[in-house]
Amino acid sequence: MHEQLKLGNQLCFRLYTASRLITQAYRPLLEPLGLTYPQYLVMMVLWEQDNQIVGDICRRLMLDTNTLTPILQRMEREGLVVRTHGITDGRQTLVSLTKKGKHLEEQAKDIPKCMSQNWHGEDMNMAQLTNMVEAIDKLIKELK
Amino acid sequence: MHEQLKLGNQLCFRLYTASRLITQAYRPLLEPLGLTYPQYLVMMVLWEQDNQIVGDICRRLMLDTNTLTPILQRMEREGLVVRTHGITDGRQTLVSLTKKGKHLEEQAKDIPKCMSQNWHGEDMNMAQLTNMVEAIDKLIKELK
DNA sequence: TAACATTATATCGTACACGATATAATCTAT
DNA sequence: ATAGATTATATCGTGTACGATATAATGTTA
Repeated sequence: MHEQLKLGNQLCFRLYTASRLITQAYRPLLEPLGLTYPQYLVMMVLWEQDNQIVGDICRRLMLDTNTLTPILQRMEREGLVVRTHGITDGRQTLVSLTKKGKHLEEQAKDIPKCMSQNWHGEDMNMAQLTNMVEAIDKLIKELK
Repeated sequence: MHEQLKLGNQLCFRLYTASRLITQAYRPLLEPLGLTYPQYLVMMVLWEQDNQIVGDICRRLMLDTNTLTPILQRMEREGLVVRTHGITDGRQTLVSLTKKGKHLEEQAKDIPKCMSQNWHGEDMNMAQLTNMVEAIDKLIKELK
C-alpha cells in the first residue's frame, strides 16, 4: 500500500467534502428564496454592486463564463436579473437586478447568521475559524 | 448593505472555491490515468481495501448512491472495476478492482506528492496545514 | 482600411451532485 | 407463512463545473 494515497491523509478530500456539506446546509435556507448556492453567490455580488458585466462577476467568483452564463440565464428566467447588451462595448453583457432580485436581499439577510451557527459548536472557536480562513486564502492564492 | 452578506466574509465561498481549484489542479495529473477526481477517490478507497459494497464506499466518501452509482457504472465501462451482485444479501452490489484497476495504483503513487507541492509555497507552513485539516474535520463533523 | 489577432460571451458535451422516487431483496411481527 | 416495514441500490430530473469550441464585436497593424 502506498501510504500517501490513504484517504485520511488527504487535505483535498476534506475540502471537497466540506464544500459539499456546506452547500447542503445552505439548501434549506435558500430554497424558500428560490435560490441555489451558486445563484446566491451571484446575488451577493450584485447586492454589493448592481449592474456588473458578466466578466466581472466571473472574476469575482473565480468561475468561467461556461459555468456562469447558464446560471445567469436561469436567474433571468426566474426574474431575478436582466441581461442587456453593453452600449460602449457590444460584446459585453450587463447583468442588473430586477425589483424582485433587489427585494430578495431583505429575505436573505439572516442566512449568514443561521449558517455560522453550524460551526460555532463547543469544539470550534473563533481563532481556529480565523486561522482556517487565512489558510484557505493562501491555498487559493497558490492554486490560482 | 447587510455587512454579513459580503462575499469576503464568507468561509463557505472560500471552501467552495478551494475545492473547485483543487479539483482543477488534479485534472492534469489524473487525465493520463483516465480518471476524474471523484473516480480517483473511489480508486483510493478500493486500493486500500478491495471488494467493497456500494454502501461502504458511499459511507467512506460521504456520498449517496445517486451520485456514486453512475460513477461506478462509468468506471465499470472503462474496465477499472466490476460490479457483482451480493451472494449473502441479494440487494448489495460488490465492487471489485480489475487487473487494470489494480495496476493503476502504481501509476498514481506520485500524485499526492505532486499535489502537495501546490501548497508548500513559502507562506504556507506545516503547522498551518495541520491546523486547517483539524479545523475542517471539526466542521465536517458539525455539518454531518 | 482590410486582414488578423484579441476579447467577451455563449454553446456543447461529459461528468458530477443531489432531492425525489422506484425497485427489489430482506427483515419482522404477527 | 405473509403483509408491511426496512434496507440496498438504481433511476430520473435539474443544476452546476469545466474543457473545447463557436461567434461576434473590438483592437491593431501593415
